[in-house]
Amino acid sequence: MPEGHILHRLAAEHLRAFGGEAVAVASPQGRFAAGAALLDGRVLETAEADGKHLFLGFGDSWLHVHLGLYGVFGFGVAPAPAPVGLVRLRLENSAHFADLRGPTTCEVLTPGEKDAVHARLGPDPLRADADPDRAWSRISRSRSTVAALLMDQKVLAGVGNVYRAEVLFRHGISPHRAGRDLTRTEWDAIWADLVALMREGAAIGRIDTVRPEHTPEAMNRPPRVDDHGGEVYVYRRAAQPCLVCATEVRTEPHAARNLFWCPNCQQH
DNA sequence: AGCTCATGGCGAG
DNA sequence: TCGCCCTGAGCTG
Repeated sequence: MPEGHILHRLAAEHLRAFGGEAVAVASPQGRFAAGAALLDGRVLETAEADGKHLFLGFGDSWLHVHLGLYGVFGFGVAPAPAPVGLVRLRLENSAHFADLRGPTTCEVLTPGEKDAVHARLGPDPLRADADPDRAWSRISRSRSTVAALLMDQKVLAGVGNVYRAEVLFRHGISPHRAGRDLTRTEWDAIWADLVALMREGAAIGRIDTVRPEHTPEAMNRPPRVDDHGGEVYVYRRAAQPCLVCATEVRTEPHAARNLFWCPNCQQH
């Protein structure tokens, strides 16, 4: 269930659980056996995220994890139980363990290889070193839709389908608008909003985008219940009434992902 | 038990 | 643009 905010949380969580000491690294499933052997017993010194990529630093070796659509980390208190199911990676020390299942990527990188991953990513709203002008220079020259651009990790790192849908709704922008038709003022507002929304998401571990005046309490409506997040305006709310204008939320496949928007609040 | 779908991304064509 | 990879949850029957 990973957009960028989750990866930044995971970096902090790994540092809390394993930082500064030797970690037992294993691959109960076997698919990461060679990589695990390289890292086993070494000290976890740093952990960081860039977009949806997680990097754990063991000296000059970096463990690089990308969860993809299905990957998940599970943390627990030692002693770790016998692995259940397909555990690609297990980290363990005297106090904690973490199991990784189903990642798209789990590999050991050199510092140069790690730099190459950073180099192909756009700015991440959750990183202090992010330069939003890099994203703007691509968006403002592109004929692609703003919806496609926001999901393109080379343009912007860490934004996924939920933040994309929600930030466009909050700014009243049609997902079908071309990037080059966005104004600088609109982009600045979108970036600032992503920084704020994703920081909050990283802090609380879920995606809440609904403003106070539209919360269930404020509108006397039942809270949204599902498995992936908090209160949102349009994401996965197809055919339900818009929380602001009551128009039916629309959905449509767009570049292999489902797009959600309010045709009234996001006309242009 | 089997099907469908999912907050992602890659490579082939 | 499509097929494919990875796994689990929530339907249907």
